[in-house]
Amino acid sequence: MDKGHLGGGGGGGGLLALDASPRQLGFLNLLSPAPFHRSMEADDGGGGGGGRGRRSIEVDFFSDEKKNMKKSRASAGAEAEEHKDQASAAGLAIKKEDLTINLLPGNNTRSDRSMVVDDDGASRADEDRNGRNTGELAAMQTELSRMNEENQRLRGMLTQVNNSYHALQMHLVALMQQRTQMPPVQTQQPPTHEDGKNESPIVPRQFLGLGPSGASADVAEEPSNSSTEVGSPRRSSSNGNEDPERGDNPDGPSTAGWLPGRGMSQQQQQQQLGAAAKGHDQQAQEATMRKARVSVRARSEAPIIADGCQWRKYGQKMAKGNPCPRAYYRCTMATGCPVRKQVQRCAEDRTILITTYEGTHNHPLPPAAMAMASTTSAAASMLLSGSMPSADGAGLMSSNFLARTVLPCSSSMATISASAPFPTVTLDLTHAPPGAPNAMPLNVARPHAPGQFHVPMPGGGMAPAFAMPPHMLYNQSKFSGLQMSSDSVDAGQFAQPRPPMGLPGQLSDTVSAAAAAITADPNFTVALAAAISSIMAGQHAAGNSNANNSNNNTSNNNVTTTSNNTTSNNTNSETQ
DNA sequence: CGCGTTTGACCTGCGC
DNA sequence: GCGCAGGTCAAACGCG
Repeated sequence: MDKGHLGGGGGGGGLLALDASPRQLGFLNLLSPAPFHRSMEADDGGGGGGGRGRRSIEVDFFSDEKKNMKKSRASAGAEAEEHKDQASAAGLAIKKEDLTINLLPGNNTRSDRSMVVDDDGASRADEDRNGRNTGELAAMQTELSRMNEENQRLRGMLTQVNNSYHALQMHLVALMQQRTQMPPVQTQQPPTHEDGKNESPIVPRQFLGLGPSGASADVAEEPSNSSTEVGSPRRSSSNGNEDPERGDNPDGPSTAGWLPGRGMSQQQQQQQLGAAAKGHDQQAQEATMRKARVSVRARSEAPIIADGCQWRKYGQKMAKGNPCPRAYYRCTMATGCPVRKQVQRCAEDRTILITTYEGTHNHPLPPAAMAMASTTSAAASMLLSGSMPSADGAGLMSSNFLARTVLPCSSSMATISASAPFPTVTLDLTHAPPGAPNAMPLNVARPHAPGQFHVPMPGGGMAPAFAMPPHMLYNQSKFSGLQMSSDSVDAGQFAQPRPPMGLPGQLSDTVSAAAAAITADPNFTVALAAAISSIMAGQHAAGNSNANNSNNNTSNNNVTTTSNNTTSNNTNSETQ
């Protein structure tokens, strides 16, 4: 299961390998998983990988028929020919209408059965054969009619699903257009590319492609690097860099994508010249979109959170106002992976480790890394899908919902900060699970601070949204804009208590919560994205989240000695 | 010897 | 234009 999601279908699909699908609307890529899309193509007669497999079965089906006809040809005579013609015609009809029919087990079994019957009857008299063939013919005709009927039914289902998909897409487009017309900080205007390929809002795609996808990563990597690759700001204003070398070159995407200053800056200066003509508005939009981040706050004794990925430290810097240095890590699981993360301890509480993720993994992720990757990708996609700038609480709810569903064992608080220079989603995992003795209510204070939001939650109640704690404000002090947070635990949004990590009921809880959220959220597309992400993550990260949250939970027991924690934690990195 | 970390220097963006 | 801060590079260093 995990392998399938990770490796992905067809050598790349995978959990979040949805970027390869329609460019029309990146956010919808999440809504249209690759298998679904692929099946639709196959049903439409497309020659995808899935369609080929089906076709081979179909060939076997008809070859058996022909074999069958050959064996009974001696005595069957005209009836056999008629049978063959009808079978062929019916087969063609099936082939034209829906190849899926030929995949039904009954087809092969029936054809095999008919063949076996003929083998048994090879020594019988011709009359027997004729009669048998006649009976077979009638049976096959009825079977074919039944198959046609079923085919029609399946086609109807497919049409319905397709219509639903398009309706959803149109709805989402309308929502996106509404958001683009709104004044908020971020819009979903697709970045204009030099070659005119500007039909897709790339930002969501970038994070939707965060998943462990191989082939899709190649597809997703190009746009993500071209315009919305999160990275240093100087890099981002460039876009439309469709250099071929970026494609498969391991260092191409990442190096070019992450190369700051020097060589890359020249490239981008040239590209900026072209981009400058696009107007300042677009640049401003890109500036806000290009650098979406997902910050995870967690209590951890370890220098970094064990998120399953392999990181290499490439820098360390003393951040202003924080005695703890900020470490810069780069994903080394694959050459060219553009994902980076910053690790810094909270100045207020050094037991809290703030890990900020940037970028999209362009390689399959191990199961242990799926939870965090799904979390960050979903959060980022949600952030960039338009929920972030809205103050209607939808984004807040969704993020909170996301945080609860993706990492349900860690009662979390999702904070969205939308203002410049880049949007950031903060998933606060510092909350201990209910009942944890050493739960640090860092974010519980001021339950009725001004500016709080009451968000309708799936549980039916109203979840009070708490104001940003001071330390959180500090860590996002640069984000002066919309900052929302909500405590999901104390509000008791969900009727049933949050199960411990990795419980089997987690998925069902997630699904039910997702359904509730979708129905409750006016911006249901966001909730749908969160639901899908949560389900995906929950299926193969049920045990992974244990590892991811082990740090958090274990660290909850060691909250008291901050100084000791600091010394132990910084032995590795805090040398300045 | 290879890999990862450290760390000083460099580049860029931004505010004044 | 200047200074500051963030981010990154790359040589030096350490470790297995």
